[in-house]
Amino acid sequence: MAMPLRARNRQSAVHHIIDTAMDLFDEHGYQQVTVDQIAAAAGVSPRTFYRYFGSKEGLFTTDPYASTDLAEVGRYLDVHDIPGSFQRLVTLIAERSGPDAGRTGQAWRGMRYVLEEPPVRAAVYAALEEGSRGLADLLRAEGMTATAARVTARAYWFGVYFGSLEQWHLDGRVRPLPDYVTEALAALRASGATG
Amino acid sequence: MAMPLRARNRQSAVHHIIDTAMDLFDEHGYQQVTVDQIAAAAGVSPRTFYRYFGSKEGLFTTDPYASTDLAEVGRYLDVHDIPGSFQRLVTLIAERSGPDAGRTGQAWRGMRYVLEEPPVRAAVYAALEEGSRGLADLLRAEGMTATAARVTARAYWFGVYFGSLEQWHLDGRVRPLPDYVTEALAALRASGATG
DNA sequence: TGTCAGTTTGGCAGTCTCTGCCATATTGAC
DNA sequence: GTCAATATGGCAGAGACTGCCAAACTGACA
Repeated sequence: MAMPLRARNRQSAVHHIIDTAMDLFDEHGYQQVTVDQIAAAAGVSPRTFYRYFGSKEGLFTTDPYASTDLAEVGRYLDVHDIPGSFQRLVTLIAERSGPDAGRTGQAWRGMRYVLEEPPVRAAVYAALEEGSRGLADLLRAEGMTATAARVTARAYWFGVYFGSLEQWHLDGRVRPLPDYVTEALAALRASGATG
Repeated sequence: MAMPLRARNRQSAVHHIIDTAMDLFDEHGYQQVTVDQIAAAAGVSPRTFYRYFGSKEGLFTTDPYASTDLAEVGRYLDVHDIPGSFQRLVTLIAERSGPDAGRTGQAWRGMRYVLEEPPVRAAVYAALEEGSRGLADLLRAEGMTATAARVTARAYWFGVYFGSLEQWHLDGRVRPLPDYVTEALAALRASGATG
């Protein structure tokens, strides 16, 4: 409620367009639906659509509810316990996506297309890279070398974080999400133990 | 030389187009150069360009010399020593890119645009995901769970492998590439030791 | 050498994504 | 109620990409 009126209106418009687009995608398929159709169905001009989302794939990377912003990561990050940090972070996300999830739950509608449509996938990966780079900056600020920070950030952000979300989704979202992170962290630790 | 004539001609055409495109990119910038211009400069029709590369970004993901194919990974993979496997794999790549590198050395010309141009970056990430998925399949075939395989593959492929290449390139390619992998693996091991 | 099937290439028309520009409408403050 | 800031819409156009068909080319075989 601290958000000014303008921003709130914009946000509700964004959500409405996303929902409309997902409806169309579910019915006709991602590639078959044009931006013009989405805009028309949502009652805005195509020009406005592009102002909001930048691109068709922007539908999957723009929603602030669907992605975790970096400030939040910073709050949960302990450089000396990275696995624990990710466990806490994902647990938080899981709570938000619980049974009482409002719009947050809807955000997962798009995951199907992230998995199935290469252009969407590419866009989401580019967005993930943003997060990974931010995390790497945090790690470097704590004394890690450039190489260590880059590699660690990407391994945990792409591997542990996104990998867990993905597998959780593929399994139908029935098992608790934190379990996947636990398993992911164990696998990562086991893989490195031998070398 | 085992390659049939047709395939060899095609490959030399591909290399010629890539070289021509990189020249144009270096001179005018990636976004400023159109596919039509590349095709014209290389002496082929735009239609043929698209048949070869599929897209403008395909210039960076098509060259077989620039990417490591999965069969090769399979040969070097030991599930019980994943860090060692990657160390060996990257050492091989480094040897290929040595001072005597012919076309292979040229392949690195594109890395600049992979780092700087978001569309190129997205395309390369999508291609990396292919490799990661293939690696995950290999790991699952050796008894890993789906989650462990997915997470491990992505952490090493995106993090250790690509992260090392990237940092090596950013540092001017003066230090030996395998050193970066060693450092990356150590960082990964250290990060997980505490959890 | 000449023929012929299979493959590769080029040209064309058209769709879709995305952007710059300017006019119009809406908003929120005073 | 007026005004400046901001959001929206419409338009024109560039560039990426595809389907389609005709022309050129390749390599084998008679």
